[in-house]
Amino acid sequence: MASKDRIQRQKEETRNSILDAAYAIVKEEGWEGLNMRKIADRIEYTAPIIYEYFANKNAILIELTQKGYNNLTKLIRVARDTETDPDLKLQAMWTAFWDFAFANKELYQVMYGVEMKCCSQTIVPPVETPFELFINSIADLMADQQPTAAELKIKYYTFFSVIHGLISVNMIGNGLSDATNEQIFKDAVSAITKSLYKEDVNA
Amino acid sequence: MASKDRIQRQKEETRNSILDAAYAIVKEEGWEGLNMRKIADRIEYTAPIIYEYFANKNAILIELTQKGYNNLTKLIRVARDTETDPDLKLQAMWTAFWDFAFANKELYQVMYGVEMKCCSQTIVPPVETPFELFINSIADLMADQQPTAAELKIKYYTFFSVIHGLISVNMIGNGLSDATNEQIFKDAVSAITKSLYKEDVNA
DNA sequence: GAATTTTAGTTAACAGCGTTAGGAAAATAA
DNA sequence: TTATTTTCCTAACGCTGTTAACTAAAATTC
Repeated sequence: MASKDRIQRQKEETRNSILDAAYAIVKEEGWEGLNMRKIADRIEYTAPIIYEYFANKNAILIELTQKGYNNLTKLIRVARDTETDPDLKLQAMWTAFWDFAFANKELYQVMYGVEMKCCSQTIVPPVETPFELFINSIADLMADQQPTAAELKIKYYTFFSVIHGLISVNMIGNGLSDATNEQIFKDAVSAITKSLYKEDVNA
Repeated sequence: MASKDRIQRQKEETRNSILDAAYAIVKEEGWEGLNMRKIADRIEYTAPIIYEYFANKNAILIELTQKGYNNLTKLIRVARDTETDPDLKLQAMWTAFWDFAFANKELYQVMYGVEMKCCSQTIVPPVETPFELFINSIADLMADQQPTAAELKIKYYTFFSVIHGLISVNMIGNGLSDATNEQIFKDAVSAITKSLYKEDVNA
């Protein structure tokens, strides 16, 4: 029966509409406003049918973050390919990361927040491709120094921590203007990037 | 009746025991394991009486974080007073901050997490004394440059972001050894501190 | 085409949450 | 002793996530 295909497609559609509805609610009312009955309302079903598509509420969150990782990875990849100079490349990549965080605030919070310790299981990034992309670019930039894998990881981790810290504090609000925050971010990225291939004069 | 005093003291005691019980549960089971009935169980009462001491669950969280801020402030102040050199002073202060975060992981998460956006109202630090302490120390270190209040705020904010970022990522786990993470932290603090009073050679 | 099975979707319910209302028992006051 | 206040509990409400039981329609089989 070829109708199997159509049914399969329909199922896929419903699945997606659940995810869309969930994220729409989160965007409108924040994570605490999200519940199964509200999702059901939006897709014009009742709550129990959601469980035919997802094991539980948390599974929806996980899939949402997976999509988030995929989108983010794409954006970073694009940013990488718009520049040729390794330094500018890395800066563009982090800028893409930064932009994503604020364009998808709620998603970023679940993806990278310390937060999830308190209201749902820790969600482990399924595909660590942003990680790989950054690691590769950092390796390029440090080619002269022949860094080991461990050294690269440390560099990435430090880099990430700084950016993540800036984003976190920015989201909570620090009383500084948007322009100032942008400037701080750019300065930080530029400074760390340079530190990767220039010798440390303070060492 | 002088028994008024005793009763007052008893009330205070019960109040404290509620806070203690709450934090004990959080330490044992995490934030998601905390609920009113469990607190009541520990203090050997039933849930409704908690509402004679706190308006609601969130009020308990807020008071817990306030205590957290007070403790943290004390620790930072002590750290500051153990060093005389302004550079070392600032480094000791951030180290105290760092140590507090890991000694009181759960508390730190509510105090500074991006997190709380998703499971309870944002908790605004009531007393920003850590902020003031740091601002003052930074001002000392930058005395030569006569920084404006806005500049100081930017420095503090950048500083805090980096440390908070390192802590956050550390709590989630980054696959590096504790010793490595410690080293990264120390390097970062030392580097930023130096950047406050040494001219930027890369500028 | 009729009988049967499978599927899709519903309603009702459970257990656990924060929180509130109302009442029983105990302590205090008269 | 009686009246009043205080202390504390039980019961319940409305909200969660989730499951069970059922119905009606659709698909399949004979």
